[in-house]
Amino acid sequence: MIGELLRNPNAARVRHVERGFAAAGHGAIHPPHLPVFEYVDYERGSRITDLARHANVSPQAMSEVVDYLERHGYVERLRDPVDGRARLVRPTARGREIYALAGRLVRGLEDEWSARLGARKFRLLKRLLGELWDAVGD
Amino acid sequence: MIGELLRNPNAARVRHVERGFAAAGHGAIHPPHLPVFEYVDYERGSRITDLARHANVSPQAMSEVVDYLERHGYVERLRDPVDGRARLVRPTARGREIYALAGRLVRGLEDEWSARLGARKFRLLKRLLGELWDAVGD
DNA sequence: ATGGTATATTCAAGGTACTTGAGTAGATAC
DNA sequence: GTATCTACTCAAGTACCTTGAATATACCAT
Repeated sequence: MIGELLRNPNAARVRHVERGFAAAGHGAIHPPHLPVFEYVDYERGSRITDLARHANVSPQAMSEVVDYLERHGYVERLRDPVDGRARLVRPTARGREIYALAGRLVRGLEDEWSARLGARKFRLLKRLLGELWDAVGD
Repeated sequence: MIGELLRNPNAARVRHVERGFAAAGHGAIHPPHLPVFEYVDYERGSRITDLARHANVSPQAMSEVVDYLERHGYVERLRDPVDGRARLVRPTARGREIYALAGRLVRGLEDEWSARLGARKFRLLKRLLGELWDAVGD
């Protein structure tokens, strides 16, 4: 069944990233926080609402995530100069590390998998997964 | 990145199964309940402890899941004839439908994906995912 | 300009799916 | 037969989400 086949590697990836963060002294960063660092505008900052939409959660939930990241020194809240209702969420120096670290961790895992499966097969697997997603496109 | 590629189809599969259950009048069945129906012994019943180990949750959590399934008429609790401490959890007639329905739903989704991606490519994809898992084997 | 509506955020309460700790009943070992 | 181990349950707490309601600000039509 395709279920197991997709779920197991995905779970392994999540575990790998979580362990990598912990090892790098970022044990406070958990999966629900990552969409922030994937989408946020690192120069201007981004609105809670936009982050929430991208992460597929309610603005209330994202507001709480941002609270947490702010308490832990990963982001700061600024007033939006052009809209008094909005706050802009912008990563701090510490927050800027997260995106890069996540990238390094995932690339490291991909390299390991590629070595174990064979580079050619791994490239093919990624290509087929991409094609599947394009074809199914949910 | 392999992350998206694994996560998206997996999430689509989970949604598909959930919708299928709801459409068949089993809207009370959610993802955490499925491991019960995958592993339980349909004739003798299984112990909470064994179900918990298979599902990778604590016995307490599994106990609550079983409560829920019992309240909704999917399983019944029996005394274990050979161990007075244990209870055996056994699906009712209604519970027996769940395993079959889950299988039909996943096969239906696989057929759709296979049609969209092409049967040859889809078989190859499944084979590569299997090989990856054998090679990485977490 | 002002009144009505829409938007951005936060506060509050609640639900689900887990966790660990503690307690009880029954099984097992010496 | 006492001590220990096991199966389960009860209780309390946490993480991560939800919807509903309140507040401040923006926008828009008259």
